[in-house]
Amino acid sequence: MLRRRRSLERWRHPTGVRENMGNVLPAAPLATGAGFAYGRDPGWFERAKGAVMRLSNYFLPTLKETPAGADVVSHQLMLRAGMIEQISSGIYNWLPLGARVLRKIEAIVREEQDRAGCQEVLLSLIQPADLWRESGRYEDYGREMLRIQDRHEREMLFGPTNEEQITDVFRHHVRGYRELPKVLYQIQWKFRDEVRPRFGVMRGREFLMKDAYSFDLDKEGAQRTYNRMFVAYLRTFARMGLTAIPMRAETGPIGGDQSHEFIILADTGESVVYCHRDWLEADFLAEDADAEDPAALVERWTRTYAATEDMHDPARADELGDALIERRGIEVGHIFYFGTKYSAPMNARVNAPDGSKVPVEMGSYGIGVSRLVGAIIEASHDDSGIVWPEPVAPFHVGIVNIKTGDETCDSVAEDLYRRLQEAGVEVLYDDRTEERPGAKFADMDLIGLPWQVVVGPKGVQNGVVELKYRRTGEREEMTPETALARLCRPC
RNA sequence: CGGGGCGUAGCUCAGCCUGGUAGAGCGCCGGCUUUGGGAGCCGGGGGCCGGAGGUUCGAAUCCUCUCGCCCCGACCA
Repeated sequence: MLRRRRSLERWRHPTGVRENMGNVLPAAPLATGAGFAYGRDPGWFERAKGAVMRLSNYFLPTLKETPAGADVVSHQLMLRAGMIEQISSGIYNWLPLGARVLRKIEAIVREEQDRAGCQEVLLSLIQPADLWRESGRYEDYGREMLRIQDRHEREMLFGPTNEEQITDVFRHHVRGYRELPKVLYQIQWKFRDEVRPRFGVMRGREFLMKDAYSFDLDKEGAQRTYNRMFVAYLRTFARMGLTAIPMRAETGPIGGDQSHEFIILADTGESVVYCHRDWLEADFLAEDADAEDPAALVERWTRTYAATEDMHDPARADELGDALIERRGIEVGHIFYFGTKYSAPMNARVNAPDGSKVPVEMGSYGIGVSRLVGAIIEASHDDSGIVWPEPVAPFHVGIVNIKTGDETCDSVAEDLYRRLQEAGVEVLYDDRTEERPGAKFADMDLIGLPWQVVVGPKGVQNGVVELKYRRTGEREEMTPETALARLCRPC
């Protein structure tokens, strides 16, 4: 009781967080905790929101020069755009712009998992070694696994994956087949002590991953679940503006019978893949994933040839003739059906309808969330910088005030900024006074927001601003009202 | 883990071969002038030259060890 009280006192220490926040946000009338602030000064939150998304205030440390040690373009651009900062080989801090993109991707993944009937959990980062001894993987996994000891010298590990843990959860709580099927997922940081981290966040040691685990009574049920997840993956990547091609894949150390990798074609990809030219035009979003039988969808989408190097079948590929393409690919998702590989040794069994106890049929389904940030940039950039697909862009629109301090420019830009925010459009306003137009344009192109509104002295004299579409570079002059209407319409 | 490369100012780098006590550009701070694609001039601050040991009158520079980072290969969401 006493001890707890003392630790609370620490949080209220008078020289604590408050002074630091004053640099960034309007002074909050902080009394005994942030929760009380709103009651005393209801306008605080709105003012804070209005202040933060201005570049004069926003924490965006962009770089003009390419930092040494970043070889792939996505890594270079992420560093230059102030999204991340490297801390150690394969370990990064995520700065505000990067964190926003990560959250956008996470949100899409979460929505599609929920839509597919999965339930979100959050498993502990640290796992006891004993759990892994049960499945036999503690010895097998090798030095990629970060092994640690607690103060009692108990062996622990920092989770590289969570099959054992989820199987443990399942066996604690599920007894009968009536509770099946179930798919549990989490979006959690993982650590794998890679021999050689590289490609920035695409192959880090610490990475954010969505991992789902399915539990079914029998093989037929497990196959249905696998198909449902397969379709959910097509939709998930399509929503991010990506064409992720499902390819037959090896099961690797996770083991099992069936597996597909979802691959994005990119010159900087880590592995060689082979597929039919038709995949380049594939449109997964067109599918009505909820209506159609998943088995039929999977059948249709796996009919066209696509294979990783390991699974490549030259004989079958030869039949494609000119339609065969060989490219490099980035793996952004991987799904496995592995049956009873973990449930049998770990004794995760359910009562079947006939009264017998059977080990549950399992599968696992990964999406590399942090890797996707890099992968999307690999797939979508130009010489000036990143070109974000709209669904994952950190902001929808950037306002460039070319002549801050000019009365008309300021009022037009401020008005646009306020009204876009009121309309719920995510907007970043470059209101910096110390930067010249060239630097502002360069920064805005670099961070790759889909739309730019350029407010300059020449334009506002004639009552117009310039709307620029980042992807094509097209610009068009129009009144602020027209620009507003364009930017607020649903995309 | 094998092979190769690099650690010098906040960032990008020169200086190292041929030892003589540290430089440039950009950024940062102050001032003036500027304002439609990373401005100009003037002034200023900033570096135990990754770390330890050794050779030498003297080491960023030569030698040994060590730590870190990057690239190629084998492995991985």
